[in-house]
Amino acid sequence: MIFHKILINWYLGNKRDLPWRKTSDPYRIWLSEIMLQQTRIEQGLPYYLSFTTSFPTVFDLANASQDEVLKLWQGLGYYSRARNLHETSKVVAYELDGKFPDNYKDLLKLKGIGDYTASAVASICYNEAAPVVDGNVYRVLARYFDIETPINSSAGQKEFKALATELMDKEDPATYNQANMEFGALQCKPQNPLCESCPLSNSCLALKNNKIAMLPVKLKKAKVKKRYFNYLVFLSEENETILEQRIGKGIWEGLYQFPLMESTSLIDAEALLAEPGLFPEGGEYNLKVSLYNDTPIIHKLSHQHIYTRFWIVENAELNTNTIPLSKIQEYPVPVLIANFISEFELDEY
DNA sequence: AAAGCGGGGGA
DNA sequence: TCCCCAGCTTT
Repeated sequence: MIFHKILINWYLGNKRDLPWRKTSDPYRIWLSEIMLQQTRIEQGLPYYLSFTTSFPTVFDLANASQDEVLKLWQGLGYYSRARNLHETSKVVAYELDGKFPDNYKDLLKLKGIGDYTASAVASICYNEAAPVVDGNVYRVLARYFDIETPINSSAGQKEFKALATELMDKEDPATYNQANMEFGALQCKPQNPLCESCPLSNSCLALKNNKIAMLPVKLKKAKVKKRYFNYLVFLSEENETILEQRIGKGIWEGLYQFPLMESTSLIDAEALLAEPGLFPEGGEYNLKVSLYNDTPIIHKLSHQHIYTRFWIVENAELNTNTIPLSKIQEYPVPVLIANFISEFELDEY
C-alpha cells in the first residue's frame, strides 16, 4: 500500500476529536494553527475555546483592543503570535471584506503566517495540494526514510518539504496533512514511539537500521542566558500601584509589568536605592522599601532564566501609570507577574 | 545562517 | 536536567 494511503487509513481510525476538526471556516482553522505553533494541543485547546467564544468571527477579533487580545492570550507564550493575529484580523476584516485568501501564495503574505500555516489553511480549507511540514512531519519522514539531514537547517527544510510534496495525496491534501501530523503526535512520538503497533513498521528504515532514537537530527541551540529582574511593587495610601507596558523588541512585548530595574547580578536594597531615576527625588517622601522574596524566583524560559526579586515600595506618591490595585487583574501580564499577583498578600502591608 | 521569542509537560 | 511542542520574524 502507498505511504499516504496507510497514513490516512491510520488517521481515520485513530484521530482525536478536536473542535477545529468540525469546521472548515478559515477563521477558525487559522486561529487554531496560530495557537498551536510550538504549542501542545492540550495547552492550546482552552485558549481556542475562549477565543472562539469571545471572538466568534474575524470581525469580533478585529474590533477588539490589543489589551483584550493579549489578556485572552496570557499564559500561552510567544506573544508576537497574538499581536500578529490581531493585526491580520484587521487586514482580513477591513481590507479583504472578511474573506481570508484562498490559496497558499496569498496566505503567506499575511503577518504571522509562514510556510507551515499557509500550507495548513490552504489545504484544510481549500483543499490545495500544499504539504505541511511541522515538527511531527519532520520526525515521521526522518525516521521512515532514515534521513540524517538536520531538520532545523535550511538544507533540511528544503529536503523535507520536497519529500513531503512527493508523498502527498493530491486527491485529499486536507486529510493527508492532518494524518501526517496526528501520526507523528500519537504513534511516531519523540520518545518511546509505538513501533510494535505501527502500520509503517515493515518499511520504516530507521526501525530497520535501529536508529529510531537518533532521528530526527537537530542542530543544537544557543545556551540559556541568565537575567536579573528587580520589580518595584509600589503601594500608595490610595491603594494604587504602577503598571507599565513593555515596549520595544524584547520578551513580553505589549504586556504589562511593575516598574523594572534589570541588573547584572543580584543586588541589595542599597544598590537599588542608589539607582538613578528609579525613585522620586527629594526628602518629602517617606519611602519604605522591603524585599518581598529573598530567594529569587527563577522563571525559566526556553532561551533565558530570569532571576526575579520583588521589592515592595510603600508610602509612595504616584504620578504616572497608576492603577487601582483592584484593576490589576484586567491587564495582560507575563506568567511571572501573574504568579506574583495571585500569591501576594496585600493584607500584610 | 543564526538568534530571539513562552510556557508547560514528559522522560 | 534536557528535549519537544500543528513556527515566524528579524538580524
